[in-house]
Amino acid sequence: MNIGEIARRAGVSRSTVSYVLSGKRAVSEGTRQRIQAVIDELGYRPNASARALREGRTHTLGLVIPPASQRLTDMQLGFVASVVEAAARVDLDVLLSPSGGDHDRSFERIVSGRRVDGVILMEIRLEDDRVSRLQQTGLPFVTIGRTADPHDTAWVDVDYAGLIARCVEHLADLGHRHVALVNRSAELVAAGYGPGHRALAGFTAAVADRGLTGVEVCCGDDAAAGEACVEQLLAAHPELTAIATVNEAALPGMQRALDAAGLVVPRDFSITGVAARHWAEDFRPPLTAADVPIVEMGTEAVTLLLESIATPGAARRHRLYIPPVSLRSSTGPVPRR
Amino acid sequence: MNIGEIARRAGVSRSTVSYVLSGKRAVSEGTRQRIQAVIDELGYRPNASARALREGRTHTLGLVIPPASQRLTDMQLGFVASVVEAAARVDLDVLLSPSGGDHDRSFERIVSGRRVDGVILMEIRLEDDRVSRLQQTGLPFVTIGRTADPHDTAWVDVDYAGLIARCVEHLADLGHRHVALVNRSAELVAAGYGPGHRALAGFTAAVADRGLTGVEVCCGDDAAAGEACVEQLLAAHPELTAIATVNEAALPGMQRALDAAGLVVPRDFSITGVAARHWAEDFRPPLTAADVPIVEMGTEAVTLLLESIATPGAARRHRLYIPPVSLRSSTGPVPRR
DNA sequence: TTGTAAGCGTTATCAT
DNA sequence: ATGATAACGCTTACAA
Repeated sequence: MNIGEIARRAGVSRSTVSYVLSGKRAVSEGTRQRIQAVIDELGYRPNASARALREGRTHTLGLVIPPASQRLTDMQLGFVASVVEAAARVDLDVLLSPSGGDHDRSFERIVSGRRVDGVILMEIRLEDDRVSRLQQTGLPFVTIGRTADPHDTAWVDVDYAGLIARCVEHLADLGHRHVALVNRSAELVAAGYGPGHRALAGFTAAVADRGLTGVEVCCGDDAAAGEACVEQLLAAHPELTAIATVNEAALPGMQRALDAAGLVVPRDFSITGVAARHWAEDFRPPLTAADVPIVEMGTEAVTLLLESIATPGAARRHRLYIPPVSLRSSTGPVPRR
Repeated sequence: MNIGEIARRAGVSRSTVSYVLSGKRAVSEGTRQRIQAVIDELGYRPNASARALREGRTHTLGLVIPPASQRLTDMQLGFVASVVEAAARVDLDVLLSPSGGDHDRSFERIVSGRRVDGVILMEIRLEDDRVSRLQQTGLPFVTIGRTADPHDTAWVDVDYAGLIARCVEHLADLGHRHVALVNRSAELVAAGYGPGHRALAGFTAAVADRGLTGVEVCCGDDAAAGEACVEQLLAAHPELTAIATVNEAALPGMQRALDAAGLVVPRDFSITGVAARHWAEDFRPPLTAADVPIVEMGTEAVTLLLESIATPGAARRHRLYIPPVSLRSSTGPVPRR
């Protein structure tokens, strides 16, 4: 079933059918209806490959996700869902590529096979090969997260440094003097994963600024790691009265470790950080936290990508999200011991 | 950059370049190397649309996911990740389509625009419009989950009925007489979502078989719903001593409600069900449960789809997973009250 | 061993 | 208001 067949059945030329489809040229109402009837009857839709070849546009976006070998986090999956949704709203399809480095076959297929009109990159490192590769090819792209030097590049990101600093300040205001940062996994931080580094930087700066003592630990992205991590933390630093964290997936475990230690939140211990809203709300008591606006970020990434595609020459925009720290019930005045 | 340009620079014809790329015709070592050098130098890769148009194959699979309006569950996301991974392993790309009904634009683009070689469908209902639509178009497809009558259709599924029955039997063997089934959300069940119906059927049959009293409740797919649900269940049915569930996302909340009621698992109350392994292992104490083999299922779905694509005429295969109920620590003898 | 050319299904330019 | 046709980049049957 192709456009020629439709034309034949409607007794017109292929171009007329094409123009009925696109509306780019006036077609008399009579023939228009006749053609449309044939199209509807046969359920005809133009061949996407032929159209892409001819137009030089695939109407498809590439979304590069971390290889699933390590289970994707809720936040990453939230980005995927919101990007796909936002793309669907403007009739764009999304092609997934699970790629870590830049020698990945899947990644190369996407960037150099003209399979997509642009790419959204997740899980960005401070130095990221994929970003350089994309810059070199000239394919429009947007990153969720940003490199160390995101000069003239389109991105959306959360201000982890500023937000963690704000959390520490909040704790300091409540009288806490000994606080810990529970960071993301050691591997991620070692690989130069931005949020891990920026959270640490913000933590260190705020702790120094307020004259607190701070300890930072890395922690795997799951409940079991969170439990072990807080357990060790409490044992090694009994003076600790508060934690700030960017590791939402570890929260349930952290909660268990606090419970096990007989610590009641927020009476005996405060905890706060940066997390997706549902993680914060699922915490008991609900977590005082800056809520990462996952859906907005995914949506904005698509918007920025469409801009980059539409205006190849123009300067690239970006958006740094600084969501407010929502006061819930997990932080309180430092306990008197 | 196209194949003609490579041919020009290497001083050969386009077909020779094509044959070097595909290896479908012998090319003398000298010219082969010369051509390969040019290809490497320019980082050339064939245009995917042109190739798809010519070959009639896109080397792309479609993956239909539920619209993200309701947050995707961990299990759904696990399927996405494993399908993408399995496809990447055989150099296939995956196009995502967030579609509920069959009038979805994204779904129609995928199935009738020749954008993919085959489709994997998730979140199957007992009567599913998308399945009929796909059958009608003749596009190869595999479902994760199955319809009421999955005749000559390729699918992978978990035997929810059998597994829940087995859970109930396990509870009966431990002396429990009053058990509850915590099902998926009422909307899902009302929409004819297979696992919900089959879990209920298995539960009802096993309860009757063992002469127990059973109560079934629907529950939203999140912790808050699980908490509320168990709270109400305990209030309305104080005689209950055990729960079987297929709602993994509600588990953390169910745990909280049990804690709040002062019930110690498994001493005072038993709980078991069907869940992904990490949910079972994150439960305290670890949940006795049949672990849904998410990765295997996603991988097998891709395998079956490739078969369907390769042998259009052949009978369709399917695979029903019946994972063993892993004995962990959340079930015990019925308490004496 | 290599080259020539047709054709995949579209869209858009140029005619009429 | 509509039709004929070239071109998009590739693969492959056919020639040489």
